[in-house]
Amino acid sequence: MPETAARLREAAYALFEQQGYAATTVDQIAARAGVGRSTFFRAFGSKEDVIFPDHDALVARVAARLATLGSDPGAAPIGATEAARIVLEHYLAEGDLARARYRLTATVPTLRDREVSSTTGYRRLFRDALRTWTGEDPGDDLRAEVIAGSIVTAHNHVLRRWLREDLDDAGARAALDRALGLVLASVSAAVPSGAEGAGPGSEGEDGTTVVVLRSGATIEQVLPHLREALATDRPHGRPSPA
Amino acid sequence: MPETAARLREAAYALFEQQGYAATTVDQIAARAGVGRSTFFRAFGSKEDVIFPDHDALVARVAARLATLGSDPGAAPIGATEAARIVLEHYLAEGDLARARYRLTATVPTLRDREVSSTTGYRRLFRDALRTWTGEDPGDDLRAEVIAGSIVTAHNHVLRRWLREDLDDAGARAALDRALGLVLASVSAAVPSGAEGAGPGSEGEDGTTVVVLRSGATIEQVLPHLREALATDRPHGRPSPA
DNA sequence: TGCGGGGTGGTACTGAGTACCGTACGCTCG
DNA sequence: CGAGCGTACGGTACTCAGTACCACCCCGCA
Repeated sequence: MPETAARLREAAYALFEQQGYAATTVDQIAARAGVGRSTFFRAFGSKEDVIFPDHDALVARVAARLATLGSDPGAAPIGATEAARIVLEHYLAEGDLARARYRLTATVPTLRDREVSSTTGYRRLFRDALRTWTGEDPGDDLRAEVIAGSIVTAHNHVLRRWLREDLDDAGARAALDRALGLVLASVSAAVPSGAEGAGPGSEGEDGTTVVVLRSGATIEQVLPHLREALATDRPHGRPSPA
Repeated sequence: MPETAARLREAAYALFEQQGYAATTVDQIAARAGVGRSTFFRAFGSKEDVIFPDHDALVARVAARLATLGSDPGAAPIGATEAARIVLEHYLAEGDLARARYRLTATVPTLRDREVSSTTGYRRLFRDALRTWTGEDPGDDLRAEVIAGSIVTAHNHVLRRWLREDLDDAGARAALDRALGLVLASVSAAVPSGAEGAGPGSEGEDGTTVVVLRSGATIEQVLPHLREALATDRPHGRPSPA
């Protein structure tokens, strides 16, 4: 029962923080939880799984969310944002447990690798969703991959700041909005549009793309910022490649 | 000697392709190579390492290449491209061996995870290099992370196509140039730009973010599209390129 | 001839993960 | 009530990766 699993998890975390991950054996965890070794491997398939439990379920929820959005291209930014928020909210709900896990993964290379490779699932999910939204050729979907990767990167960036307690819950939510807004706007807008024909060599045309996120403001509110942005010949960043 | 390591590697690949990775024991590999089990673990630290041998050396070479470029922001795209090419050329030089490895990693989840997590090193490298180029705040370097991730994604995308023999050597080199050109042009230009102050979540739920990409146009050119975008109630996934 | 060091094989051990079996508890159906 | 039945549990025994340690052999060198 989940009762046993919870006891095992608590025992595991306690021992990990106390003796370190590698120095803790499954026998010790089981003993501390007052169950047999078999029970541990029944509840969690492996020693690592006691740290990353409901990961698959979370992936499934994200997949479900992305699936409900259908193939309306206009829904892409919203859908991606909401899907990413599902993941963030999951961690926020975990609270201290998530932060304890972070302390472990930050320390133990094995666990860090496991966590890193787990992000592949999300990348794939977003990539596939983006493909249906953009109707891109599955054989050469660099664009979908880049956007998907950027979404995951943006989410993880915000999540990591929350895990480090640089951000509180509200701050993390706001930061995710902001990060995804920036990332989606830039990356999704730029790659497909004008630049397609222009390889790295022929950078002659100086197109400008304007992307509006989460509209609700009037032109009057936006215009000053826009004017300022366009006025500076060279934006804060480094727009001129090569 | 590298002689022994080579024999071990050949034996390992042969057995893996024949019986599968999991079903092959280190004893079998050592026996087929005509050496003892100890020798195997001396040559390769683990069963996985026989498949991913000189990975660390490659990372070091990329790091060295990025380091030679100093902190000139204008060098960023060139440096990143050359660094990525180092990795691609390494695989091209491996030839069939790289493709044999790909067949394995594509099949065995454990190996796939290992390979995925190995890309973290490159991400970190490019991110740090980008930071010195852009002089960004190390505490909140979303932009550098996104660009670094996109570079790695672009490279891996091309590499995978080569591994699948969708591309020959020359085609892979050209595709890498093209992919990195697109990715760097779009992603590096966009994220930092103007209108930051109008970000969402900066209190109201209904914020609007305007992001200007690849500036060069005048307000007059942009305004009609902007007006149209703001007029529609629903946020725009589709950008309005000018 | 004596001596030191690197590559080697062998042995023994720990610990994760798997397979299997016997058993106790709780349930429903007769 | 008791007979079945499925499920969760504990225990045993095994495989195999990885580590530690030791004895050896070969090679150059004094």
